[in-house]
Amino acid sequence: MNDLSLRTMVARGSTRALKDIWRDDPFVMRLQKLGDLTLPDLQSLRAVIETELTVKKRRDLVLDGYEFCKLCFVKSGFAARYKLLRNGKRQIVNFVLPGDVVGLPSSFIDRAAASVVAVSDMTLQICSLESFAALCYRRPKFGLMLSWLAAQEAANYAEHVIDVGRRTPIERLAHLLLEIHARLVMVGKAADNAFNLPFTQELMSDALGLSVPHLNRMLTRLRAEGMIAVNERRLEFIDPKAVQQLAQFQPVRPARIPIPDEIELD
Amino acid sequence: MNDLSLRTMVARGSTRALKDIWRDDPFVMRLQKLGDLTLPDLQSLRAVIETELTVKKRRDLVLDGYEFCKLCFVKSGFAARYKLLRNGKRQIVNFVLPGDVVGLPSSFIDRAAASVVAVSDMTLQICSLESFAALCYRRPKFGLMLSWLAAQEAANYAEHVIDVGRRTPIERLAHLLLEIHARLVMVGKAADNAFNLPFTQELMSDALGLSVPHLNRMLTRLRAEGMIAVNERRLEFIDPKAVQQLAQFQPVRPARIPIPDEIELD
DNA sequence: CGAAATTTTGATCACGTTCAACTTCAGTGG
DNA sequence: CCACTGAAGTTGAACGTGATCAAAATTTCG
Repeated sequence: MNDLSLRTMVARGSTRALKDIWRDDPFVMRLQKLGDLTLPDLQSLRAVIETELTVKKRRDLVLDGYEFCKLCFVKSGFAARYKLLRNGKRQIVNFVLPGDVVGLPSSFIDRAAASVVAVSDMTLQICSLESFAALCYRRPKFGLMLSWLAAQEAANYAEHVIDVGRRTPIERLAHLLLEIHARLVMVGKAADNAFNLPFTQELMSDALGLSVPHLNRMLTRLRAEGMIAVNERRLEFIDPKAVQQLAQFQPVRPARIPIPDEIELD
Repeated sequence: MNDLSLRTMVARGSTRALKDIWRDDPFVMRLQKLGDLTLPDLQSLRAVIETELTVKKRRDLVLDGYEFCKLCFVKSGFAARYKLLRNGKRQIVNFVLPGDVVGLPSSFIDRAAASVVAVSDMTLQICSLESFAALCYRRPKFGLMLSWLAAQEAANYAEHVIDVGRRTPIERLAHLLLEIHARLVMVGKAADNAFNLPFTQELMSDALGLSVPHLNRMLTRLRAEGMIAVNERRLEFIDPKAVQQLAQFQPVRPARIPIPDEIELD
């Protein structure tokens, strides 16, 4: 559905259809879980988006050490936030999935502390931090939603610290697979017990602080133990309970934003 | 200075003095770096704070798995956010310093994914998430500031993932010391090249995913190489450049919140 | 001052890295 | 369509780092 037909429908007042358009958008889906968005809310949000961009696999979206001041809402595709170290090693700090925001946290600190690279072709909706901030002044709801998203992000990072810090290699892997699955389910991009794993073993090993051979062995072991199955990039949890038990996995579920009883000035 | 004298001064219109009171507050200091706070802003902020609490060392402030819906602004003292694993190991996810917010991110997800324990006596200013959200509706600036704080938090976590994932033990330690120092400097609680290290080696080893003996050896090595000196809980950087070089340290400096040219309704 | 917590040192060993070779797969141009 | 190329996945052997366990020394605190 293109821009023109969208405007036509709005003109016709077919608000039902407008909401439908947004319903598939993974970013809007995430926001909807935090609090209700009215039609005017959605229109305002739409207004701050400058362009929609498609980006090719392997392109860097953010560069470590440079200023970045955009918010890019991921409509489709995957990316990895990473840092290259002196010794040539790479640590992937987290994976960027549909519904995530490139520029969080890069755009909120004076210069990005990590790079972001597309690991598949992607489509992004771009908006300047400035105009999003302006939106937050007009509609405070968006400021709160941004806080909630950032807090969710922080919670995911926290789990990742636990992964690399104290979990055994096999636990880390199990945890990563479950986390990605849960996040994909949240934006309607995964089945109940399976999903298309968009990452190579090298990416996963750099995320989990393991060597590629060892990650491979752990993956083999999960298969051997009958917990998962992988064919043609599709990962299936054969024994989901066992995997969750192994990883001690608890999904990060955002709380809803409290609605004040009365909004009064002071 | 107590509540009564504060009110008296406000009544007298001695606004200068009121701002002075807040100037020492580490949380307000952090907010001030993100954007300007007017006197009415500060008064509104003050109004949402329910009580000031003092908490004894070793007390748990947040419990893994339970709902938590307060924001606690740390006025003084230190805490650690951690998770206990099945095997009895503990991973400290980050340290909570003056000016930080207990409840970020715990209060933003349905149930806390980590516990928080006081590692020294602390004094906290408590506010319910609900009333803070209400404040954000009245004064959108606070919603933005909350987002910026959460993003900063995320950026710190990201560095921590890199620490435990790919940095060598000695690099991790150097990085941790520099990070804590930088964060303390930001709230006026550290000298240029020294600070009171409030954490035991056990805490630091659990933060860095190392064993206590190994952390101890790395600490010894940093001393032996003439990079740092420690006496009576005070850590001094003898050769700050060398430590920064070793850790590849870049401090997380928050960007300022953009001020929209014109705030118009849509 | 006594008890507990914390720091320091040493010896052994397992886990996961490293390096290398090989296989399989996907994409591209002849 | 197949041959070619580079990327991704798989397997094995040897090595080294940091964990583990234990005990002593030191500091902190009730």
